[in-house]
Amino acid sequence: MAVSRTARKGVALDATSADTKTRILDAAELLFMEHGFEATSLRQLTAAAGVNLAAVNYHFGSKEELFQAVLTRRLDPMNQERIERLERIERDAAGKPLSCEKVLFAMLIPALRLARDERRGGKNFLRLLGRAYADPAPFIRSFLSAQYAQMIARYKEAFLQALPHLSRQELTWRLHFVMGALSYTLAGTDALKLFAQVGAADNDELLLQRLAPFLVAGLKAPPMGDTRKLELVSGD
Amino acid sequence: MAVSRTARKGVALDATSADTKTRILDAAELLFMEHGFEATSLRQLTAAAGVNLAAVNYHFGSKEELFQAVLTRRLDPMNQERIERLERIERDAAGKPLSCEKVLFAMLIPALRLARDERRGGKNFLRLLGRAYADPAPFIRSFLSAQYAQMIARYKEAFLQALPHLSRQELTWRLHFVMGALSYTLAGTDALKLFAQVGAADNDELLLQRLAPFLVAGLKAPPMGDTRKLELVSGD
DNA sequence: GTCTATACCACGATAGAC
DNA sequence: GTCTATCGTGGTATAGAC
Repeated sequence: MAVSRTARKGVALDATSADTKTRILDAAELLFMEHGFEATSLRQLTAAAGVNLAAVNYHFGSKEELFQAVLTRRLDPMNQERIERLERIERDAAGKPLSCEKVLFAMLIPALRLARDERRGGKNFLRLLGRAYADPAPFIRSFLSAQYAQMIARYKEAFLQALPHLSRQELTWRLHFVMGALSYTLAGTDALKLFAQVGAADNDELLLQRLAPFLVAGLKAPPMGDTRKLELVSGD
Repeated sequence: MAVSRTARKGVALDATSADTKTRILDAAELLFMEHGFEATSLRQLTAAAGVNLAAVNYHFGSKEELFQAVLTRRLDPMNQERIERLERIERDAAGKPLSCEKVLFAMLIPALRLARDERRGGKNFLRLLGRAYADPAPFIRSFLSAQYAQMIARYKEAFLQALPHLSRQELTWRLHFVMGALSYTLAGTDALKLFAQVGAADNDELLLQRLAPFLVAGLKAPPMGDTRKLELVSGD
């Protein structure tokens, strides 16, 4: 909470002379991204940051709390931007029904902007985030759900307005699918190679051009009539 | 590879009297699902299985190879069924163009069938699988990509035929999104609570009814024209 | 307050006795 | 095939230096 660095005003700090907390955060972001949370040891992490082993426990309390600090540093501003963009299109609409595309883009663009900003962790951070979504550790899941609760609630109302043919429950599922496709893609790089041959996702605009038509069409699709019967058991 | 159990023919084996390898596999499937790979210790795993600590290393070589064995036990039959279903609809089509829905269902149904079969691990296993997809550990990623390479290649050809408006590259991306939404959903339970309030995914047919319209519409959507310009940088 | 050195217990893995 | 003893390394807690 409190600023812990001794005041050295006016001095430009590079990566190795930054204060201890920031050095730890930067090293942790990189290593957690490369090897995952469990597989990154505090010993290699503190060595990479050039600080003492005990510094993590002193400044953050535990390895888990360090992980949460790594996430909030980037996530809070990103979700803030998402909410601001949503508020702007709601204001511009001035009571008229919202466009599904615009709402979706307001949600996707801050994530892509974060991905292109190397000063804010760039792709590394988003891959870390995509992995965190699927992590089984309960402390990560509950932390993320708390971080996202407000933002998701706002967007759900907006989508509900833009997609009046969907019930609240149906929309909840679809937003779930959207988040799945998004986080799986952002965690990317290796996952992409599952399907071979595609060049690296070097251009984020290109990624958005691929993702948007898929998601918009999926969101707009009419729900399946409950009259249709599925044949799950036809195998034998 | 070789069968390592001493021959005790004709004896019905329950969960606690099954042979050591099976006891370890069952306990591992449950614990890896609940806590993830790294967070599950061999000590608690062997205690739950009622075997000695060193038995895992003796029978499987390492914790990593045990994990792979847990996955193949369920995955090989599931992907086999996927391929058989695809071959059947190809045969039934008799040269006529394939339906996108049918190809997609041939891919989804074996996964759902696995989820309802408690004798094959039920939901537990699919949640484990969904998590494995997003795991950063390289040995898991390379293992899964090898397991899936054949099956995915077959389905890509089928979808390419069912969706002639998509280029090969565009389709690769969309299958990537499909797998993202699917694995994220199957990993579910906790992730669902991100969006609150939805009842447990107790009915898999219901899940398929929600998922299918979303995915089919996304797959069928026309690609975004390259004439449209995206405004990624309109924030400031 | 900030940082360091160090001790502690649990972990995965393995060698060798049985 | 199974077990015990042991090794190197992991996260964490703390006492004391600056």
